[in-house]
Amino acid sequence: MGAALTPNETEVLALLRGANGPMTAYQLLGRMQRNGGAVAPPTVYRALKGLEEAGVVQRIETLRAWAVVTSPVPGVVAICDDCGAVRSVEAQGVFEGLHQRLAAEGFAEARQTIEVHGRCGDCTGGQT
Amino acid sequence: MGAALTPNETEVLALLRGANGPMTAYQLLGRMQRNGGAVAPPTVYRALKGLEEAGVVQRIETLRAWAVVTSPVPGVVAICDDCGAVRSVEAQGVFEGLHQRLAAEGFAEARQTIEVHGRCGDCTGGQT
DNA sequence: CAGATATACGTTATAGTATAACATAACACA
DNA sequence: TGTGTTATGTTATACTATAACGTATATCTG
Repeated sequence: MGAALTPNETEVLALLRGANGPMTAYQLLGRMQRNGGAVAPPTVYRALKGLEEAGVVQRIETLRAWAVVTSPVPGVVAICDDCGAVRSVEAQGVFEGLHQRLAAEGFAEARQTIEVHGRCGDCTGGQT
Repeated sequence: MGAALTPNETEVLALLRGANGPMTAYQLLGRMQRNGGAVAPPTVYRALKGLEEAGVVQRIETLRAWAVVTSPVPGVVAICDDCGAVRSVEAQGVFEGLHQRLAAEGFAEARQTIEVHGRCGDCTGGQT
């Protein structure tokens, strides 16, 4: 099974789970400071690193922020530029197609990042 | 046609074209300072913004660096973690599949980012 | 021409993101 | 007891990006 989380990792994970979207490392830091006194950036970044390696959080590259992983398989991160909502959309076929395409080039992928900006269904109001 | 580039944009683009891979904004800044004396970060970032809007450069999110766009259509950015090579791989089918998948969710995408880390063909030596 | 607007650029300062390096504490266990 | 390992604390700094304001130049227009 996955290794147990450390206290700091547990705290960071709880904060991210309690948020309704990604948080930046310094937002997490601020929360931890209000909770627990003196906390410095490395504490947060170390926790995020551990959680990322455990596969339970991921960095949203285009937002420079961190979010909990909501899907057991890799997802496409869909970011609404209107309302800020961030969703992970399962898209096995897309990842599979990507793998095939890169394998054909001789590229052995280790980590795929797919992020999309646009407007979510709520914000387009059904408009195409 | 596309708007003409400003002198600063032209200089930044030339530097990126002359590089054999992505450069960070501050690497560009260093080069410009050695060329032209006093240059400050906003000069570089403004040029990068203009070039990005013109579609001739792009930010490689996972590297926090900037590269020239080498393909007329959006490409998958394949980054070798061994040798550092960065290639843009055309993958129309992948982008199309991504579009279909998101459209089905009611999401209207404006910008897609696909970056993959791993090992390029040269570094795997043909191994699967 | 005077004045208004727009564009590019310069300049200073600061905000925001991330890591290096070294010190300490607590625990496991030979 | 001593030794190694893991997690954490602490200080400082590096790296990335933007805000805000000032200046110069060109263009348009009354």
